[in-house]
Amino acid sequence: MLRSHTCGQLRSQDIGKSVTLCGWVENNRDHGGSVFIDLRDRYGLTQIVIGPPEAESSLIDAAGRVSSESVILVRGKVAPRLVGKVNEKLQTGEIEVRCEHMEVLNPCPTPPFTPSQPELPGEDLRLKYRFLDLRRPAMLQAMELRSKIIKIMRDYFAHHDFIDVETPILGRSTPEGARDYLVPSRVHGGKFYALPQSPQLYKQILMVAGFDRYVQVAKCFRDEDLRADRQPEFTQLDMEMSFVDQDDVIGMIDGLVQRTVKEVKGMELPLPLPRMTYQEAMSRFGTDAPDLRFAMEIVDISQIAAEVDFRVFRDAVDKGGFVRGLNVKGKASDFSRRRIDELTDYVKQNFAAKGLAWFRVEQDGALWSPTSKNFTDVELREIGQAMQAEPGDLVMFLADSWEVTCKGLAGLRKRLGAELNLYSEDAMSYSWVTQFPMFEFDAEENRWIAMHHPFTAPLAEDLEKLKSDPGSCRAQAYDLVINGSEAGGGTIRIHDGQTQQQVFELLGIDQQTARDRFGFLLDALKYGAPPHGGIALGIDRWVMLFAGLENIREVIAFPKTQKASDLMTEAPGEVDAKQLRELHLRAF
RNA sequence: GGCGCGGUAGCUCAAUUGGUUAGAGCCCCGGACUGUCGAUCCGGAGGUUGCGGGUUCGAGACCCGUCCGCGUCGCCA
Repeated sequence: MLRSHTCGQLRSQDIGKSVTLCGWVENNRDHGGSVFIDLRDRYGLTQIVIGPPEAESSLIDAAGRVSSESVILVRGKVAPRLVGKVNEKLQTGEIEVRCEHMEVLNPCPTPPFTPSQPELPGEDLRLKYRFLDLRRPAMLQAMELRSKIIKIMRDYFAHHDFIDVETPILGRSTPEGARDYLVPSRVHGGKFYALPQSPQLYKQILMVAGFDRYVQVAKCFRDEDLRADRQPEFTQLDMEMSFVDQDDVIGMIDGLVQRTVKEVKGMELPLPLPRMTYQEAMSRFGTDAPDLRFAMEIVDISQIAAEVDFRVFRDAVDKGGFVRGLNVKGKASDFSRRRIDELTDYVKQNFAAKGLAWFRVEQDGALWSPTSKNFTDVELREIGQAMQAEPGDLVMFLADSWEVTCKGLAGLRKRLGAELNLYSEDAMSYSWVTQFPMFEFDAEENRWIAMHHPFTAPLAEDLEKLKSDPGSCRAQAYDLVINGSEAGGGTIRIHDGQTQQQVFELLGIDQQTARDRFGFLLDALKYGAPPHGGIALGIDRWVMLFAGLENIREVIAFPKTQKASDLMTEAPGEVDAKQLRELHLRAF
């Protein structure tokens, strides 16, 4: 080891010791007679003093010229700081190292930015020079938290007898689901591997193999457009269990959430975590991932709306739609017409809503808005009552299809929750959403598609509806929701070939295609498949949420941009014509 | 693919209604200084305003196109 201690290690009890430290020059304060260098490494910051009597003037000169972010080695004695010169901000602030010898291990030219500069550089620069960005304490802390959370997960599952099994990265493309990243085969001209969207099929096979409890920290790949909380390449904690039902899997994860909250936040989380059905989540919050850090639930006033003269409301209900709204408690005075217009544009542009109806609740409790003349006093009173409106409230409504009211109100609720600070910054909420629909109807393709994946088992009581009424068939599927984010999702799987065949049929996957693509799974299900189910947790999102961050790139060492490129390595890049030829490919 | 925001010195930002030589702080360079810790003081350097075209007497600003970054909708079993 070049060093005897780290830069975060020395304390007053070390005074008098001869030490050798290595690190990066964070700052260099040259006073002519003596020089102060803040030496930084992963563990902290130690002040080095280069001055008489230990240091000769040539050393002092040299120290004054060392540039920021150079890597240096210093030898010297630990000394107490002068009276009144203790730096309370540093853990090593009671001491300093009086330098007797210094070596510049690697000088650094002026970097595009320094880790300690007060203004955060633009994200493109941070990504291009990620090695500088990762020196920032905030990035280091995020990566340390990530490491800690993964360790908690591994320990937890190891403790519960799970076997960690690695599954292939080069697999085969499956129909349905996200767009695959493809890898051309050199040996098999014109054929392709696909990178896994998840290890779904392999883990089911492991259950058939009798492994009983499987776990893996698995890299997954989906070639879809990015978001603040979505990367094309991400990491799941993937697990699967045999001879279990939904409650067993949820219970296992409940325990993990509790343990993580305890170790990361130091808080006791009471179990079980709250659960609600998909239907309930959509009614109350308009989304399958409700943020429970604040209330402001959706209220359905369709029954009242059906009777009013106001055509916007009545027509919506007549056409089979809904009138649903939110009560923004006590915030009417915060909302100018201009700000309400902004919200109106927001729901129109993003969720195809036709408009936003709103009322202020006056001091006498009456509802007022430019459109209130279209309502009778009785109707307004009924609406106010339904919304539990009190003076000072602002109530707003969407009159539209179920889907539009859900999406629009969920969007409004999310936006207003953040803008109005309806929850404290460190608040966390954890809950389960269960009983997702098995299928969604894809109007464009005019067919049913699996809401989760085609191996999801229906609720036992809905089994008979598979054929008769697929739209109302519910799945044994469950999502873990943290702060309004999907933090994990799983299902109990189909474990008999016959049901699997039925589901494939409904999805328009004919026997030939099913054999072709999933033959191995159908075989496996035939040769003694135990009932099984599991879940996958989004590790990146867990870390993001537990760190209180709003961007997934902040918890990934080398993330990709919105266009899925890596600004540091400049991937994706071009390849030689020879490589293409070997792969039987031509670039357009 | 749609909508929106942004791109000006190495970095973070400013630049009035389209109007003089595009400014500031930090960084950097030179000098001074025996205790700083966002050191201080003096002096200095530093610009293809992302790129291409257009409008105009005149464009950092306006128009068209394009590239890049971010947010969001679609998409994400």
